[in-house]
Amino acid sequence: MPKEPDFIHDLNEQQRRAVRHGEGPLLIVAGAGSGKTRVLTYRIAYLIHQNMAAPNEILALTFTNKAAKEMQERIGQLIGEEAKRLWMGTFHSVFSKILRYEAEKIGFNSDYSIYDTEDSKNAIKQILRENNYDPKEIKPRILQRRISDAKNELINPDHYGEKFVHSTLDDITARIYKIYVERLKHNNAMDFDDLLIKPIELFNEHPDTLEKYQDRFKYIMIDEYQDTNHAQYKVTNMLASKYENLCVVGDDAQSIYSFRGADISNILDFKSDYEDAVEIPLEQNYRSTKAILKAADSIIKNNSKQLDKTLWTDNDMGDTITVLDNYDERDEANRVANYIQDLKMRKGYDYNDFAILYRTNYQSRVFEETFRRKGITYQLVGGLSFYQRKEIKDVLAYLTLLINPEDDTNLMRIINEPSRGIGQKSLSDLMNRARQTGQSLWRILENVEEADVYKPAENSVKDFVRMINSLKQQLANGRSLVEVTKQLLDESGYMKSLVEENSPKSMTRRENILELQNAISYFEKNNDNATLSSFLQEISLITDTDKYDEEKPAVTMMTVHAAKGLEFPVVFIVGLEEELFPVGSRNNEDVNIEEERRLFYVAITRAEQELFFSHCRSRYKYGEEQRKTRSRFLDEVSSDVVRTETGSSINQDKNRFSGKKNSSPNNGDTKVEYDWKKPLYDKNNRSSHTQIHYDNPDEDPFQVGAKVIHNVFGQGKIISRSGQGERTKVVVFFKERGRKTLMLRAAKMQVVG
DNA sequence: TTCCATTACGCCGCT
DNA sequence: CGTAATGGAA
Repeated sequence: MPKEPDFIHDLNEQQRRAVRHGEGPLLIVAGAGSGKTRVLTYRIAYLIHQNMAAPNEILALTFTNKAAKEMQERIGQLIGEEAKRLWMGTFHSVFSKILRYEAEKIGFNSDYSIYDTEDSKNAIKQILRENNYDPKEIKPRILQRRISDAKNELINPDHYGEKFVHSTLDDITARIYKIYVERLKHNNAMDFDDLLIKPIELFNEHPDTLEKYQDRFKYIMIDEYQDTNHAQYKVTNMLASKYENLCVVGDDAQSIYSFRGADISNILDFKSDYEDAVEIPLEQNYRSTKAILKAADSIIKNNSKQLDKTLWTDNDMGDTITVLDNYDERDEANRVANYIQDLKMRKGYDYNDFAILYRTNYQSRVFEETFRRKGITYQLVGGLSFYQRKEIKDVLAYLTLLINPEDDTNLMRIINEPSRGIGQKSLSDLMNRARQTGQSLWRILENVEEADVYKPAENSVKDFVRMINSLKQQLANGRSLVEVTKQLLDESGYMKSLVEENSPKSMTRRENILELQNAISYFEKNNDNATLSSFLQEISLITDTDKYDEEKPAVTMMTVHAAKGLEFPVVFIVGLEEELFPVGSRNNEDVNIEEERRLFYVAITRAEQELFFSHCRSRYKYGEEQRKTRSRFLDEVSSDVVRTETGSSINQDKNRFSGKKNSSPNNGDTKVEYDWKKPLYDKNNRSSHTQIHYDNPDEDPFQVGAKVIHNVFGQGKIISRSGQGERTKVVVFFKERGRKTLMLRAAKMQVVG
């Protein structure tokens, strides 16, 4: 065996043990900021250096593509060029590559489409319509959720019915699930879940293929193991079962993805799954001050089950955590902005040293507005991602059609986009014919004259088919992807219709399309055998955090989920209010409070030097002002590391949430009925939610609180109003029909009493 | 068939 | 408040 590499001495004792561990299962329980990425990186480099494995015999599964790329670069610095041959990436991207090689074995074509949430929702909606269900009553979103959960638990459509006590919804789900799976296969398409479960099917049906990959991946490493779901567990378990050289790294305290099926017991049970597993804890934190770590610890102690470990640090005590008590979200954004500018000036921080972390994406809006006004540069990570935008999805749907004509869902998306006279009626005629004959929609279009549809539509279809075929021809002739895309934008009339619209919105869309073209040509330049298929596959799996640029001189704004694995010198955790962080329950489902607490723990441990907690006394929701109570987490945090802005200790009521549950259906959110306190921000900047003025308020009886009777909806009460004059809208809560929004000038309704 | 106005509804997180 | 979906008129 070669002499140990010098880099082994860059590590502490526990880290070194993990890196040196050779064959056999290994569990690394890595506390926040304990250098786990470093351990993974070094361990891979070490295995190669010691000739225990060739680079292409190592599979490393990370949580983001960016993490994989960075790790690969680091390993490259340690061992050189051959690091390129490592198999690294997210579960989804690695297995989608494997599926591309093996697609035929499970009845797919290697140019299969990848459906995102929106695509599969569209497919489900279409199936509902075809089976005479009303998508308004049976919500595609709900079904998709159930189907996705079933897939991740590896329950196939045939078994779905058995597993549950029968309710109507269970029966419908079972039925739609079955059709959905068939439809995706028919469309040569896979959804995100399929990328994980199809490999399992493949390996079950083809033991020889399984063995091929078992032999290829002699060593397997999985990062963020606490956030793997059952399917991910299963597929890696299969791959590792021959050599059992499986190394998993994780922290049960940071498990925050149960909503997509992540199963914390994967990490908790690792030692019973692999009896000779070695467990190594990484307990020294290199990231945060003592104060920050103490805050984190005091929070997580409130959770019940945890793997045994004690996080400690050699770092300084650091400053106490400041709690910002704000009037509302504008006040909050202003105050945070002021602190950023102040810290930047006084302590020499740069903009990219700051992060603003929130529970929900919509909270970014106020911060964006405020920061733009104050000239603070920021980068927003997440929200509606670039590749989810309508115009981008449209162009990609066109491109997908060129290589996967079986894909009815993508075809449906763009066949009349921009409108070319193929309307609802003609489309459903064509679709019905496709279903009856078992052919793809594209096949029907190619022979549209046999379909007997409305003549003008038939001609449009012929033009459409001609256009797509000519683009396919271009592609086959080896023209570059950018060229073909340009031609497509031109010939489809897509660009033209955007130009004609000439609105601010259409301008942005044109810019986005331009950016997509740049992305395509960048891809072509940087990949030797860039195909349309590989491009589409890659971009459909790009994540929000993949685009986060730590060098960019800008304040980062993102959700706590997106911040996982990242670190910042100064962190603001905002919106620390009940029903927001921890989140409020949705349609009476229980909130997993322990997971919310872990999420808060993740947020705290992103901070290196300084940390701020921020909450608002009131907040706008659906255009209505809500009173907010401070998050219970602020009562749980160790009182000696938090201070108010004036430096006094915060009033904590540790018993506030213990014992009895609040029985109010709307706990935490109450409507504001009076001005609570003057806002601290500049009144001149107060642009929205001002009072509406009427010329003759006395003549307008439709005020908030008024009881009304409506011709159709019956009795109700006005709970809010918005807009002015002709555009005045009111929200009315009707006794029998619930909440409705009505145009005052059109509503057939009178004030009573 | 298309376009525009009105109404519904969400705001939990992500591949 | 914002956007998506729907439904009626040109």
